[in-house]
Amino acid sequence: MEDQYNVECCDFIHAHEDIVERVRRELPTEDTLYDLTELFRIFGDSTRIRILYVLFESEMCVCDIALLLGMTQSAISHQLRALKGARLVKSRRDGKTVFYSLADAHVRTIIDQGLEHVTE
Amino acid sequence: MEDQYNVECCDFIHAHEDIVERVRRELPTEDTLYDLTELFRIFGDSTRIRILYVLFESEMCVCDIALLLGMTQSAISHQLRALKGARLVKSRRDGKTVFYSLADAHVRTIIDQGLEHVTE
DNA sequence: TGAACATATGAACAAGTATTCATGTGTTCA
DNA sequence: TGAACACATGAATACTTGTTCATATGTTCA
Repeated sequence: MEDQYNVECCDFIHAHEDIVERVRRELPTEDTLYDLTELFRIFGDSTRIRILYVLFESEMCVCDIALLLGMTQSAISHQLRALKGARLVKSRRDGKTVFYSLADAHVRTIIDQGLEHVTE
Repeated sequence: MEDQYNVECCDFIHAHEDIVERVRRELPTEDTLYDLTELFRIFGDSTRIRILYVLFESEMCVCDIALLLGMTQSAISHQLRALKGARLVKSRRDGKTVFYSLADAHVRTIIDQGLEHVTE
């Protein structure tokens, strides 16, 4: 159970100790890696991407997002919670209504880069 | 079951028909949206992110990636397949060995943007 | 205060996914 | 040719996750 990781599995690794060293140096910490993965996981859902696209145009209340995307208020609210947890959107309350908007410019940059990748 | 989407849910939507129109114009097509979501979903796994970090340093064979990350060859191979499917990595065969490397520069840009977001 | 409204949330279920195990494919070399 | 090696892959399983349903919270206004 342990051996499969430690055996010399092929000859290349030992010929490039410097690369192994560089990889270990460059790899983010466990925590950062977790946050990074979590961030992309949040982007990896079409409902959430569509919500972000809606917010590209204007801040908007939960109910209108739901109406625009043809989904229930509950589903949207759950996803907005996820987006907020990843600090991708922020909210402000105005009476009974809560308006959501993009948290910062990274959101757009990341999506644009992704779009560039898939459409080229 | 249909009504919940069509009822007037709050007053704001009808006050901003132009925004609704802009959202509908800006939203990518169904296919593009699918590809985009799929791309980010691929980034949304720590094993795959770690593989990409390894490949930032150098092209590398499956076995060495497995050794470096302390995982089985099978697990790495499965994930490389996913990464290749998303055109994030490419491979070349040299005898018995298959070397994987990054497919293009977008990969690094997207991860760097993500990293910037989570570490600020 | 209480009714109506906008949103949030917990539990449950269905659908999707990462890893493991066993085995298959393709290559080298004696 | 056949054994050894590096990698790929299908099936099974444990785990995660998006949506729904029911209900709770917080706000306004008559």
